[in-house]
Amino acid sequence: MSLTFDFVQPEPAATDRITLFADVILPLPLPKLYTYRVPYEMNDDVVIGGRVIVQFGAKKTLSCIVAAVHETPPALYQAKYVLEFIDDAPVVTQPQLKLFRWMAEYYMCTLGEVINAALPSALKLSSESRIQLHPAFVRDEPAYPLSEPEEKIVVALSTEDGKAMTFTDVGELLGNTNFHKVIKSLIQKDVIFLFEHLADKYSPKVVKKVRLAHHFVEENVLEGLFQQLAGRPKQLDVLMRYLQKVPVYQNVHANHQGTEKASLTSSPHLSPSAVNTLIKNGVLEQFDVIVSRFPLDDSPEAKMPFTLSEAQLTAQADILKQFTEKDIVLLHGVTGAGKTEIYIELIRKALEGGGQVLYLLPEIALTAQIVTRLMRVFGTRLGVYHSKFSDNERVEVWNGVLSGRFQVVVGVRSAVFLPFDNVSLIIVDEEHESSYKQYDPSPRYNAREVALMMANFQGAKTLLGSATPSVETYYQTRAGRWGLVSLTKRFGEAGLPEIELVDTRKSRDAKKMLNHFTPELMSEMERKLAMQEQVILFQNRRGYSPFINCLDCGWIPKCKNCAVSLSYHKHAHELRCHYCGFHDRMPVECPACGSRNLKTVGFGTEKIEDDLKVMLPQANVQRMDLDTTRAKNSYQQIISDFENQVTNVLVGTQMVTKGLDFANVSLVGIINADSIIHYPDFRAHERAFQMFVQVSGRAGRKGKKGKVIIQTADPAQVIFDKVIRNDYLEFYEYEITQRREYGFPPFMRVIRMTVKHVDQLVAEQAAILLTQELVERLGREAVLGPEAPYIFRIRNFYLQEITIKLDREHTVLKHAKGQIAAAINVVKDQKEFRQARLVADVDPM
DNA sequence: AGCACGCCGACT
DNA sequence: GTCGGCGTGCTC
Repeated sequence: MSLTFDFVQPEPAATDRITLFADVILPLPLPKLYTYRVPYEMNDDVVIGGRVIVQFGAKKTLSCIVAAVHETPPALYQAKYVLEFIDDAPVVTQPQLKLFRWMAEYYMCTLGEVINAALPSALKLSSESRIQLHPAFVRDEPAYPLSEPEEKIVVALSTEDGKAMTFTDVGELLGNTNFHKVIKSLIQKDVIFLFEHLADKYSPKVVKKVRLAHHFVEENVLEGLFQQLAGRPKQLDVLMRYLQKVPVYQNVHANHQGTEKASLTSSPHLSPSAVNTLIKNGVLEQFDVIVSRFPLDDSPEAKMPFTLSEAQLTAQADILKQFTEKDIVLLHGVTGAGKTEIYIELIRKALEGGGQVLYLLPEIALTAQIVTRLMRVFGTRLGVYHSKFSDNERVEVWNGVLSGRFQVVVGVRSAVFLPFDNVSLIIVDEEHESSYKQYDPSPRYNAREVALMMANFQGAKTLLGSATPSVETYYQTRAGRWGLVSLTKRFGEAGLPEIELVDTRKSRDAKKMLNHFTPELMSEMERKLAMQEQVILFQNRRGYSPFINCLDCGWIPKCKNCAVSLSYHKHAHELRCHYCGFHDRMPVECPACGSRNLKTVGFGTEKIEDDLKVMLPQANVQRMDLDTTRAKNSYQQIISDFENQVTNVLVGTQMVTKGLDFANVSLVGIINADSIIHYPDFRAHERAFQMFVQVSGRAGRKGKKGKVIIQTADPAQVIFDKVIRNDYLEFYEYEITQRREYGFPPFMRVIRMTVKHVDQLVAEQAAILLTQELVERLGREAVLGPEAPYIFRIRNFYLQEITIKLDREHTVLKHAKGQIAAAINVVKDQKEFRQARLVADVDPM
C-alpha cells in the first residue's frame, strides 16, 4: 500500500475524524481530475492506483483510478462520495502514474486517454460489465463457503443455462448493498467470471484432469484394486501410468493434484476408453482445473545454452562498459549480425541483478520464433504482450508483472503501459521503426520515447538496436550523449548481399518490360528458382491496382468519403478505399458512359502475385500483406510455409522487410523503388534508406551470398549510392546536413496540428484562425501552413495541417505546448468552430 | 465521451 | 397541436 496515514493517536474523537478526498482519473478525454469524498469508514480502504467506483453525472457509474488522496475539500462544489473501493492493492503503480502524467503532458492529451489506452479492458469495470457462472464451478460442492448474498447471486445465475447478469441486475437483486465486494469475492472463489458486454466470450482455459478416487489412495486399498483389475491389462496399464506420473505411494497428497487426462491417453499403447472405463467405475475421478494461459513449463532442458561469437562478445562487453557512463546505448548492427543473442545475454545479466526487463519489438518482428527462443532461456519468467492477444491474456500479463511472476516482458508498443516498478534494462529493437508511434487514437505516443522516459524515471539502462538507426538517435550518439556500439559483420560467414540497380525506363523504352518486371529481375528469379532457392519481392502497395480508369471517358472511381481513388482488389472483386474501408463491387461497365473498357492502372502486391503465377507457373507464389494476414493465424501460416519452402516466392508489403530470417532466400527484388523515395515528407529519404537496407538484409544468410535487385526509373538518385554500399554513415551525413539546413529533427521539434471539419470552408477558416493564434504566441517562423494535405479528405472530414517547429530545449517546449493549448482553446471557443476537431501530434512520424 | 436540456420541422 | 432533430454545455 502506497499511502500511510497517521492513526497513532488512540480513539480519535468523532470531531477529529479526518475527511479524505480522492482525485480520480476518469477513463474519458477530460482535461482534469475529479474529486470525490471518501466515506469515513472507508478511510483505510483508499489506495492510490486502486480502482474505485463513482457516480459521474446523473446516470453513469464508472470505475476509475485514484490518482491522489488529500484532505482539501473542493471550494466550489460539494464532492460526491466514492461508491466503492474495488482493490486493496494498486492496479496502477506509482511509477506508472508518474509516467502516465508525463505522457499526458508531453503528448498533449488527457490522463484519462492515457489510462484508457493503458488498461486492458478487462480491468475497466463499467456498468456494462456482466457476470456469468464459472463453467468449472459445481454448485453442490463449492470449494469455498459462500455468504448469503453470494448464494443469492449463484441461485440467480443458475436458473438458466449460461445466463448472464449485468451489474445493475445484481444491484437490484441485492438491494444495492455494496454488491461489487460480493462480485469480487465470487470472482476470487472462481464461482463466477466477469466479461465486458461486447467483448468476446471469455472462457477460462480449462484442462481436464483425473485423479484416484480418494478411497483408493491408501496403500492396502490400492493393492486390492490391483487384484481386481488383474484381468484387465488395459486398465492396469493406465493405472500404472498414473502412479508413475503421480507418486501416490510416496506422497498421499500428490493425488489431489492428479494429472492431465491427456497424459494418460497420449501414448499409443494406452487406450482412452480404458481411462473412461476407470472413470465410469469410480476408480478415477475426472475434474476440471483452470490453468494460466502461459503455462508453467520450467523443464530443465529449457535452459538451452548458446555461445556468443567473438564479435558478439566484444560488442556485449562494450555495451556494458558504456552503460557505466551512459544510460542509453545504441547497438548499430547490420542485419544478421546476431543482435538477439546479445540481448539475451544482457537480459540474463539484468535479471541476475534483480531488476525487471522490458524488451520492445515492432508488431511484425515479434514472431513465434523469437518468443520460442526467449522462452527457452527465460522459461516462465517471460511474459509476452502482443496485440493479437485476447484481453484475458493481457490481464494475465499485467497481473503477472504486478505480482513479480514475469520479470521479463517481450512486447509491442503498448507494453510500455505495463506496471513495471523496478526496470533495470529496456531494449528497444528496431528503434527506427515508425510503428512505435501510435497515430490515430490519442495518446499519440512513441513507445521508444516513453521507454526512455520510463528508464529515466526508474534508473534503468536502455539499449536501442537497429541496422538502420533513426537520424535522431544517431545524432545523439554523435553528440556524445548516448553510447554507440557497432556490429559490422554478419554472423557466420554470410557476406552482405550484392545490390544491383536496374533502370525501368530503359527497359520500358526498349519495350522489354515483362509486366512490371525488368528482364534482369525476371531472369535472375528464374535462375534462383532453378537452383531451388527462394525469392522475396517487395512492393509497397497492396491490392491489385491503385485505381481503374475508363478508356472511353476517363472516369476514375473515387471514394465517397475520402479524397482518394478506389483501389482494385481482384480476388475480392472489389473496389476499396484504403483510408476508410469503404468498398463496392467492381463495376462491369463505366457508370458514367456505359463503356466496358475499364482498365487497371498501376500495380500492387496482388497484381504482382497474379502476374507471377502466369509467368512462373512452376513456382509456388504466396502474398503477404494486410489483406492476406487479417485472419488470426494466417501470418504465422505464411511464414511457416515459406520457412519450410512450400512457397518459393513471397510477395509482400513492408511486412516482408522485418524479422524474416530464412537461410534459403538468395534474391530480393524491390519492384518500384521510386514510389518509396518520392513521398511528400521530410523523413522520406530516411524511410526509403531504411526500407531498402532492411529488405536487402533478407537476402543471403548462413554463408550464402544474396542478391538484391532494385527497379527504378532514376538510378542516379543519391540515396541508391548509399544503399548499394550499405554505407549508413554516409547516408547519415547526407541526411543530417539536410535536416540542419531545413530545420527538422533532431535540430528542431515538430508538432503537427490537424484541423478536421465536415465542411471544407470551415476547416480552412478554423485552420487560418489557429495559425494566427499560433503565430501570435510562438512567432511567425515557428509556424508553417495551413495547408491541405495530399489526401485532403478522409472519412468525410476535410483536413488542414499546420506544422509547428520548436526549439529542442525542454522549458521552451513545455511553454510552447501551453501556448498551443491556449491557441486551440481560442479556436474552440468560437462557436462556428465548435464542431471542428483540433488534433496535436507531437513528434509525428 | 455520453447525456440532458433546449429550441425549430414533419407528423398523429 | 406534439415527437424528435442534434447543437451546446456539464459532469466532482
